[in-house]
Amino acid sequence: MQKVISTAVIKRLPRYYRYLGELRKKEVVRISSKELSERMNVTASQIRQDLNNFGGFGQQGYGYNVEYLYTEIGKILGLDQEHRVVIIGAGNLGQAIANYGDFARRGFDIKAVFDVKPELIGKEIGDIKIRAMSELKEYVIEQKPDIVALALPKEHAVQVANDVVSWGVNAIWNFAPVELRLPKHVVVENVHLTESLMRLSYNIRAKQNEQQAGELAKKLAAEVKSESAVTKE
Amino acid sequence: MQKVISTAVIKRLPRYYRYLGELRKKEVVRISSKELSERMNVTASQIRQDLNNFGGFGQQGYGYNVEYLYTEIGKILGLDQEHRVVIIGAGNLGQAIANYGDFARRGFDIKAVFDVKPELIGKEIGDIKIRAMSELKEYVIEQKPDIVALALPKEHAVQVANDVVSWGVNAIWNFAPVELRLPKHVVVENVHLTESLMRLSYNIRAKQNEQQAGELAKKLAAEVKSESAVTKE
DNA sequence: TAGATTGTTAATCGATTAACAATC
DNA sequence: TAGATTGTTAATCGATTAACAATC
Repeated sequence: MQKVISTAVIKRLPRYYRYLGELRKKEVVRISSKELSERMNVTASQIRQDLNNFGGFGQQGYGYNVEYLYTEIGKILGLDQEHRVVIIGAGNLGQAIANYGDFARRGFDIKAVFDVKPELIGKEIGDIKIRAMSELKEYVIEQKPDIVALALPKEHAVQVANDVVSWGVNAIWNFAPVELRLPKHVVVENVHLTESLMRLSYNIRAKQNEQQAGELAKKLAAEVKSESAVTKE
Repeated sequence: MQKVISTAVIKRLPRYYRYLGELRKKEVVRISSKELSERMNVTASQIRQDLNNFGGFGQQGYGYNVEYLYTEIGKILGLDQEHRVVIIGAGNLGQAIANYGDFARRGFDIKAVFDVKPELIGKEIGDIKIRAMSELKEYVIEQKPDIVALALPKEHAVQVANDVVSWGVNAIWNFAPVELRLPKHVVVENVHLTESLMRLSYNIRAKQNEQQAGELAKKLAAEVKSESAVTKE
């Protein structure tokens, strides 16, 4: 029925959504693929191709209605449905996620936070009380959260992931630096901060090398020049 | 001089590094591209192609020495050089980054954390005292940090990014949901949590649709079957 | 109607996979 | 030496870009 959309396209959708959200806030009513492409630093062709995976949202000679396109992409991203989120791990990262207002605005409702540490249990994050891990099973089976965010040490992430999936959870937002091997009906999205930092590190070095190469080239050019000057003498 | 490596390859490097680190911990001495490909769920061909962008690390008939390959990829990723990191924003996210031990192990040293909020200034995170934003300029110019992590509201991220770059910073790890437009000598790595969550949301819906389609197909098949049964009567 | 801009097909480019000769 | 497995070239696949007819 619905064709499979490539991950390359899906990765770009939230970015389109963000830009359209900004335009909308500025009360821009319409935008052409060309204008948007210039702002976003992509090709207009790509924007049109991407959007046409989901249907024709534009109008020839006019472009795209910002409000409409924003809403439609929101629907494609599933932001029109509410997502009840449970966070496992109430360390800094878990708390950061729990407190991040942007999520709530987009329909991601943090419903509960769990931790093993006795000193954290009962503490409040915003208006959410931290619960004991021992209560997790009952909670998950009864409340059927849509998403479980794993913000706990990698030593425990695998086990907890397997557990919550066996209790009926179908979507995992994983912050632990491990690969989760889960049944294929389960959706996993990873946030691997260490990998991100390593890519940054790679690019720092690459840029350094690039600059050194540039300087070397300059130097060589200068030498060749002076040599040819010598030759001419 | 050195050829440009595609971002697709660079994205995979940290994952290779992680797997090799695990093998190393298990005291596995050698591994073939085939074995590694099975563990990692990629093709052996891709592994060999990826590694050969940087040189021949293996040996025909033998495979790769785990320890050696691990070290070499580490070097490629720039993990053999120390990175001094400054975090801007001492909210939950900033604190989570500051406390994340994995980074320190990989040579990313959190040297300082800054915030504007008076109630946070002077507070300690681990053994790092939170400093006032007013001291940032002097600190950056004197200490020349290698990386600045932006863990502050998007309203301020753009300004702070421009500032620190003008003070000599060349690498930004950006957690704010904005696009930073910086001079091309500056390396930027983004962690857009909202986008990650939206992709998860997209995939949740896609999977739902898939399952519905599956059920529909079954139903139709059943109908066709019963109809043909009727026809046969 | 003329001008603008989409939706979509075709061409190009790049990344992945397959194949195999080189070699340990 | 025979077997294994790399490094690398060639073939395939998929994603991006270009082009343009359709149409608002």
